[in-house]
Amino acid sequence: MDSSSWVDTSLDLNINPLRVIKSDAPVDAERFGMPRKMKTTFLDFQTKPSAKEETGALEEELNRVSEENRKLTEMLTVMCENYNALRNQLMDCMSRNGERELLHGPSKKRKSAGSINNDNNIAVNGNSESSSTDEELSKKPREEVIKAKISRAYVRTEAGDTSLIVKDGYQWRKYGQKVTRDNPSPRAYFKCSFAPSCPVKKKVQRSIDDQSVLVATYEGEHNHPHPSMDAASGSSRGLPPGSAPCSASLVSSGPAITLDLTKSKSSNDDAKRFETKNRCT
DNA sequence: CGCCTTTGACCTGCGC
DNA sequence: GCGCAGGTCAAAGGCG
Repeated sequence: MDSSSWVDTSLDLNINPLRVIKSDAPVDAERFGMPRKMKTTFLDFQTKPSAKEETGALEEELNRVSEENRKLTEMLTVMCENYNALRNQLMDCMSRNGERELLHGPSKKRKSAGSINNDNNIAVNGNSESSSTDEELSKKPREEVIKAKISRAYVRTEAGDTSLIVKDGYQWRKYGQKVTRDNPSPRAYFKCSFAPSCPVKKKVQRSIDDQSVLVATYEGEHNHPHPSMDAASGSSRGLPPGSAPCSASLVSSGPAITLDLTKSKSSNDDAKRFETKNRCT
């Protein structure tokens, strides 16, 4: 399945961090190959008498970037909605086709959470009914909430980064760490600490194939708004709107969506500033 | 002082 | 029933 045929990911944005300088410097083509020239250009930029014009240009640039950021957020929201709608349709079809199989299900016991993950996350986004029988639910009422939603996120980290921290905007509290048999790198266990009653748990472990990739497994659904949304409405605990893992791909039952936001320098700086203030994993 | 991480002990499910 | 492995608890210590 070619996911690119589903969603057009070409944003065609006018991203140019050096635009302000460019507007005042006609030597743009030379600048990248000639650092000295760039320096003089920068000095010229600093010593220009029309500071008001520069301030105005900067404000204009800031507004433009903010507008692009807003458009990106809207596009991402629409993409997520479309993706969820398609996935729900797929799950609907699968549940219809699998109903007979489920009724005459050959498995007496579930394999464990691991088998669910290996099935590429059958229980996703509220479609948990298909992953557990009534018999199991009656036997294990404790697990009903935890298994309501299981999803994975793959996050690429720096080569030397050994921490098991996945920045997803939520606030997590680590409550355990284990070395598992199938993977030499330890697995960290997190609980959502943004809301005391939030049942969501997260397991983070380095990929056995690629040590620079963190695999975050989310279990359950947040019963509170995203901290970034909350931050937008005045809270100081979450990340600012638009902040996200630098490079993350979300995988549930569908195609992987990779977000690479490392290009946006200015927004990243802002995010960094907030991250140092608000320790969000 | 409160929140977080660390880490060993304990609990629980599963296979044999 | 036993052993193993994964998951959770909770005390201790660190940090801002």
